[in-house]
Amino acid sequence: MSTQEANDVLERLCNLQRMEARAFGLRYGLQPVQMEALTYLTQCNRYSNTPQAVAEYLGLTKGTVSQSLKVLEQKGFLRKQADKQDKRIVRLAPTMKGSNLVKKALLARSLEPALAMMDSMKIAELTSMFRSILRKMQKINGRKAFGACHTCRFNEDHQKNGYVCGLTREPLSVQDVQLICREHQYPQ
Amino acid sequence: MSTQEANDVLERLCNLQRMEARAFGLRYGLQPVQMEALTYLTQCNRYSNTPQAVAEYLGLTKGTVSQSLKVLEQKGFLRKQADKQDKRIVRLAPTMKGSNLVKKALLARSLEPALAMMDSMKIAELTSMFRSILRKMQKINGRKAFGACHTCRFNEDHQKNGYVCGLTREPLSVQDVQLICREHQYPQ
DNA sequence: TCATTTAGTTTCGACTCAATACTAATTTTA
DNA sequence: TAAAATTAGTATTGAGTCGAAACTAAATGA
Repeated sequence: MSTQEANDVLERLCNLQRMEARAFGLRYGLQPVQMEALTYLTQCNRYSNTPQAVAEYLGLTKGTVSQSLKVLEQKGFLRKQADKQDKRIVRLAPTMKGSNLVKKALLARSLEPALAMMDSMKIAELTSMFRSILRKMQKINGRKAFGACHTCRFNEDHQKNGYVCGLTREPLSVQDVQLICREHQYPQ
Repeated sequence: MSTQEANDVLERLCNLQRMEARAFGLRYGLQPVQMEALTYLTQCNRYSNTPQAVAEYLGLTKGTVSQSLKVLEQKGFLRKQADKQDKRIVRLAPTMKGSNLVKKALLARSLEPALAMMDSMKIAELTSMFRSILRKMQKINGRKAFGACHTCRFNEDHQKNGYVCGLTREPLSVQDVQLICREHQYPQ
């Protein structure tokens, strides 16, 4: 039974990632969940940098996340700012200190270095398989995908004129379409 | 930058797994870490069914794990038994109730169903890539591998005479070599 | 205009976790 | 072979996570 095998290996990989993340965060006085939130905030786009989005991404309640964010702010890893249009909304942005920490953490977790040692063809293949699995999982359990815009069915490539989000009709830059969006949906 | 992409997708997949596991456990009055310990115990071999091994597998201290195991025993999901040879060692075995719960949880986490929808060739490829990544990560961070015997460099295939563990020199059955071992090391 | 919804915070009780100190069995070594 | 060191596991404690519920404030809507 091959799926059992794949399942086990993947589970072990996730465990290792969690272990390394825990060990790393501890050295900098951060809890695993705080590292995860901070990592997400360095990768998400401007529609997705709110406490609510973090809560959805991590699968926690907003009350719980609110506390973690408070700690991150107090320790100077991120800044909160009220939205100009809608004053209920809080925008979250990692500070320099915050983004630097995330960069270091990525290396420490040793998945990135391990991937760097692999053939780039293989990685592309792996990524596309991951996407296919995520798409299926999403269909089965109905959770949000939280993928990058350039893999989203709402993203429109207007060639020389850049990109446009089909949901908000806003133009997106080359950098924008690499970021994670909470409204993300895979094509098909 | 392709490794970044693969990294993000894998991270999201791990997050989803954790979310589903949390939601499932909650319905049965179990914490995520307790589900993980119980899952491990349904998959590990007879060298690896101790509190210490569980702690190593999950990357937690033995004191912490001791408490989780106490809860699992009290709720009737596993049985403890002192080892015959070495009376310090406690052997852990899931009860019927325990293994049934794990089976249900695997389905609920929706990775297994998603994998089942994939081409079996693809899954085999995916599995081998995962192993290659795990091997590299292990080399980088020096953690134990916790793989199944049949992928272990100590496992000897004696053809018609079955298998033998090169570490303990004990014979292993066809079922045995599918189980996770704490002494596991990938070849090469 | 008043009710409802939405975004976020605060508080509280149950629980996890690491650190520490402990017991008991085994192994080492002197 | 007796004392010391090591190993497996448990108990306790304090810091911190988590979800639930109650809350505030802003936006929506009927």
